[in-house]
Amino acid sequence: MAYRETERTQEKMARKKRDIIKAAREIFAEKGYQGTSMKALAQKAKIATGTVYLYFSNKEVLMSSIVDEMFRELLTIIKNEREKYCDGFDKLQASMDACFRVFMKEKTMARIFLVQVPGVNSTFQKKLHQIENELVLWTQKDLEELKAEGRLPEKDTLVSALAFVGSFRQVLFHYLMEGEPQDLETAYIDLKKYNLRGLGHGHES
Amino acid sequence: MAYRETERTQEKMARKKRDIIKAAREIFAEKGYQGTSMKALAQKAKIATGTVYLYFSNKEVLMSSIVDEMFRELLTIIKNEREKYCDGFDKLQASMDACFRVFMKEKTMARIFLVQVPGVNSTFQKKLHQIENELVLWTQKDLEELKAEGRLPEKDTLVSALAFVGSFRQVLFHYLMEGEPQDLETAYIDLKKYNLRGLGHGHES
Amino acid sequence: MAYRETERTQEKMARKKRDIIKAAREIFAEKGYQGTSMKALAQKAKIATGTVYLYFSNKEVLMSSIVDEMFRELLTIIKNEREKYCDGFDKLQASMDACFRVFMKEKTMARIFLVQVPGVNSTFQKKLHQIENELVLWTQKDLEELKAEGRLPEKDTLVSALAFVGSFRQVLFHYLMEGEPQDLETAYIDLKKYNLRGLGHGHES
Amino acid sequence: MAYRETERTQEKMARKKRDIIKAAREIFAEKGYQGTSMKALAQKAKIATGTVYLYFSNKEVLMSSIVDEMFRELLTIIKNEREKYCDGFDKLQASMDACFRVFMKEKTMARIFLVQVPGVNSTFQKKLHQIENELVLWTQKDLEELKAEGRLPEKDTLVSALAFVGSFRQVLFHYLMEGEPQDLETAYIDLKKYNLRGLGHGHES
DNA sequence: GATGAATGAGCTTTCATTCAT
DNA sequence: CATGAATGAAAGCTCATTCAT
Repeated sequence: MAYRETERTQEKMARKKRDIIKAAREIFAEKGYQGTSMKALAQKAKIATGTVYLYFSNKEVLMSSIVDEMFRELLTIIKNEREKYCDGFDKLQASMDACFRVFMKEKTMARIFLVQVPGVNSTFQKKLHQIENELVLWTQKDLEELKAEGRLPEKDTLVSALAFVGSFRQVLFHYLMEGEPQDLETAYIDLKKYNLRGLGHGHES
Repeated sequence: MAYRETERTQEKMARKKRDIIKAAREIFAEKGYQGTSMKALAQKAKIATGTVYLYFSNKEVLMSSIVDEMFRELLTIIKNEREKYCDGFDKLQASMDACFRVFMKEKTMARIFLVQVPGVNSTFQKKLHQIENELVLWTQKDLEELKAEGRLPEKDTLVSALAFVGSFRQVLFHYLMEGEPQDLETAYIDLKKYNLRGLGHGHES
Repeated sequence: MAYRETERTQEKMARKKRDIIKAAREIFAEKGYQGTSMKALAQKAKIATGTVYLYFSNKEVLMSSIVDEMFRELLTIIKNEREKYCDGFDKLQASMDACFRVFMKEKTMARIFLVQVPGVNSTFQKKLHQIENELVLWTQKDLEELKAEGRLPEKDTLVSALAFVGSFRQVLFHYLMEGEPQDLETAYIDLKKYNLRGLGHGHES
Repeated sequence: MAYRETERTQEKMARKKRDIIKAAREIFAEKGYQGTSMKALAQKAKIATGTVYLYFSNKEVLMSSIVDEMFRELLTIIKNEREKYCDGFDKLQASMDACFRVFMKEKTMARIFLVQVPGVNSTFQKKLHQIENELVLWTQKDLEELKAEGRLPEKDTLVSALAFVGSFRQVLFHYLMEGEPQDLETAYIDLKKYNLRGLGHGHES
């Protein structure tokens, strides 16, 4: 009985935590981290100010939770997608496809990642950079594999990986800010072509 | 006489403004916008707190001035470099070269552009975006020209331009955060090759 | 039947009240009144936060109950001891002996009385003072008796009584704070001698 | 010129600091440390809340300054008085006289020392205890001297010193709380007699 | 009765901005 | 013109108290 109670309680608590994170994501995406007061955040979540502190010990921890959660979400999806492929170029494309789809589906996440959090606080700065780095590293690993197979002309895989990720980042960011390019799907295909050519993939076949 | 006086006064005022902006650039690059109090800023500029307000009506205006100034600096240099060339690819390269050199020479500017300001405040957000956009637009214009000459296979020049700028941005940002790639000059050359290939330039010759 | 029920209920309630007071005494003695949150207090008593409020309408009332209880305990013990003696000096000594023993046995009480509560809140301030006053008054009454018997040279019994009580208070307080004098039993005997001499008792025999 | 300016400025600042301390002393004496909000304190000093923080980095530092200041005041006066005498008993009396007069003249100080600060915060608790200890130590030193001269029967000078100081403390405290004994001067004389007898001084002559 | 999550008033502290000197 | 002390709104956070379960 007591066990059930605890189980239900924990479930409830987890749900509340998610509710708060959801509200926080939205308002942070809209107003930014510094631009959001804990009072406003609580109002968005339709709870009292103090209640937030029952679930997150302070504002920074809340934000960190959000970033960590997004990190996990993103990497899990990408990992799952990658596992479906063996070929280096396919894995590379799968990663980008997954990443793209996640950001398109959850614009809130994209806004926080690309627009709101950078520059606010060195803690988050580093965290975000770490996430971006993770993507770069995966890309670089794929490129190294391809290079080992003699399928890439380029020597410095770091530069290529950064260029690869950076170009996607820029298109996404531009889209979030301007709503352009309108047909993101087509743009995305062009972008892939651009990068594959950049990597020297065109010469392969 | 009165005229001369005003002229001299304005000149003096402009000089003081520049002094403040210089100090502000440095301290903002180091501590960030939110992390810098007006008092600390004034101390850095070796003036009294209130004096800042004689030249800039508030903190935001000061920051805007900095961004605007950097904007002008950057675009002037790029423009000058571009004028030396006629060929589309040359102009494109000249732009990037100039841009790269400016950021390398003035890391303060780079830090403010890429690291400190984003995400802090929607006003600056927009301003920065506008600058990035300017670079993208010029790039796009160059690409359009090249396309008109039949030297580019790609249709959507916006995507290419974004990819182009984004890849540079990413390498620079990574360098600022991690100090990698250590040999930025070589990396830059590789990066240019990557993008030229991406644009389909390799097929031309 | 109903009567029995109520009786049992009241008994139960009284027991619970005592449990809470016991926990509160300990934690207040350790962390102080202001330093103890109702949540921490409830945890110490192994009940829910809200439950405390079923027995005490608020924090202040709880603290008052503690002080009152300590008051009753102390005075009851002293009264019992005093009844064993007839002679004024004997009664005086009996009072002090009892008081001393109670504080030594229940350091918690001593800490609350002498260290934690004073200065926190004027309500308790007054209550504590009232308790101290009670001791002073009894002492004074004894002294008055002795004076009436011509066994005391001093006229102002209030001053003597205050000096008497104050000297004990100081030794106890010092002991609680510093652990000195180490041999409290001997110190106590010296202290009694000091005060008896102070009262002019030495001249009697 | 600049020197003068700084001198005047420092003087002004010192004056303001004193003003704030004065207001703080009064309101702390009245409402206690915890019972006083920084806002209320600022209002009492007729300045804005933030202004307090120009002079004291936080509430605790302000309170510490007050306690330290009172400490210095008290000890300076006592020291000066003691220097006028050579004989142990005279020095002892001089100390007490001085202490008594200070507290009588500055009831605010007495209230903070004896009534408001104890129990509030272990930092102040310790500081106050240290002050009381200082008095006890001086007393003890005097007693040791007298003992060495064979003028004191008692062996444990710590107990005597504590009794001595404690009896004065109690009378003062009672007076502050109750306004009794009304004729404090006479009471004080009786108190001295009580303690001199307690020390065994009566037997000397 | 018992619970403990929820509340929100109130705290200390910061800092952009003002203005008397 | 320049100063920097003064301002006070607003922030993050705590915790005594309440109340739906």
